[in-house]
Amino acid sequence: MSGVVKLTKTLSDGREQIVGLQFAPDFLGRPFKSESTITAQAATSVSLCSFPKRTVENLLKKSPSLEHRLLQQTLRELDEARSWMVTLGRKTAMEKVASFLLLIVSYIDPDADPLCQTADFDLPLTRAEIADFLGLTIETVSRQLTKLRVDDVIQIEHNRHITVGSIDRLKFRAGF
Amino acid sequence: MSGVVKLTKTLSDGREQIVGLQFAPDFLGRPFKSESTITAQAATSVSLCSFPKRTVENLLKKSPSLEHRLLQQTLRELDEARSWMVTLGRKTAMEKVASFLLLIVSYIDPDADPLCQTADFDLPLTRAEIADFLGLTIETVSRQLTKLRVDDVIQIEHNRHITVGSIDRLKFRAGF
DNA sequence: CGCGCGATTGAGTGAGCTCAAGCCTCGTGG
DNA sequence: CCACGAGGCTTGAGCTCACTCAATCGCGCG
Repeated sequence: MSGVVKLTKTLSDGREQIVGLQFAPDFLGRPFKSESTITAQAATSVSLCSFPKRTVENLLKKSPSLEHRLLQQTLRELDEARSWMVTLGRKTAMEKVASFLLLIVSYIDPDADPLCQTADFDLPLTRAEIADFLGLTIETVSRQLTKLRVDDVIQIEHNRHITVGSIDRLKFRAGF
Repeated sequence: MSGVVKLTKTLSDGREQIVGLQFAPDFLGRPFKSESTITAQAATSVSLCSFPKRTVENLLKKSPSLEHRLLQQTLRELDEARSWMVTLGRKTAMEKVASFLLLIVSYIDPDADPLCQTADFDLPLTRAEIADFLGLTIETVSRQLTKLRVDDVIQIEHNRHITVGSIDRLKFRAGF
């Protein structure tokens, strides 16, 4: 109902990768499967509404329209995951960080005027979490954010608050 | 109905990433959306059964059980995409290549005895395509395959045919 | 005040990239 | 039957971007 949840996967030696971010009001969970290798963790304070898995599955069986909505969300998550695979596999550190900021902007302001050139928001993740999201180290994330700041593409206050002066300049850094 | 299809996304400067492989008999396409930034290409000879988008969407509207099957496949694809994100973001070149071989084994022999320690198959992709799948260069893929061969984990014949002596040794290289 | 946590910054290293040369196989045409 | 060329692959040498390791900073809290 509110807050941000991160979905992670971990290798046996501790390397971690964030494989999804869920913003309210998404459905969270994996129906039709008894277990999953994915871990869900609150990234911010989260409030949610929880149902027994059995109940959800029965409800889905009885209501095709509910199942339809779940399908729509799952397709959207698949689109997002695949976009992110390009970022993970083919972009440089700078492009990854810029892409991440743009992603957050699009979540925070889902229906902002696409012509609006500025944005202002709090990062929902720590540097370490951003690194796990981008497949980078914390130091590299920090260096790239600093570079964006000294190049005057963004401003940073209190580590977490970001002000983007020109969305287009940020997009340029994200490598499209 | 048969063959392998690769789903790719491309950046404006030509960098390419394979974001999914589809083996028969999967459903291919993106319902409920007029366009997508994903390209589908045949990786092998492919035979398929095609319907107008409108027809499919009407069919889905009328048949909840068909929609349910589509939801199941979409959830499976999402699981696969997220597993792959860990590989792209957190694994070394050696681990990526070994993971790729294991992935192909699991597709080729969907229900092989999990205790069976050997496998024998043709790669459905060229080195260049494997590189685009793994977020590597063609040279790095080639070097890692050579290393697996020299270390006697696999044998390679005619570039495309792979024989795995010990699945467990390959799994060890894949980094779990 | 001291401590812990998160973040930044610097120096040095190395895994994977780039560029370049060469090999193998197969199909085509002389 | 062989010469040739093209495409796919391998191998080598050198370089670079991101990683590792380490020191330091700043802030909030007990």
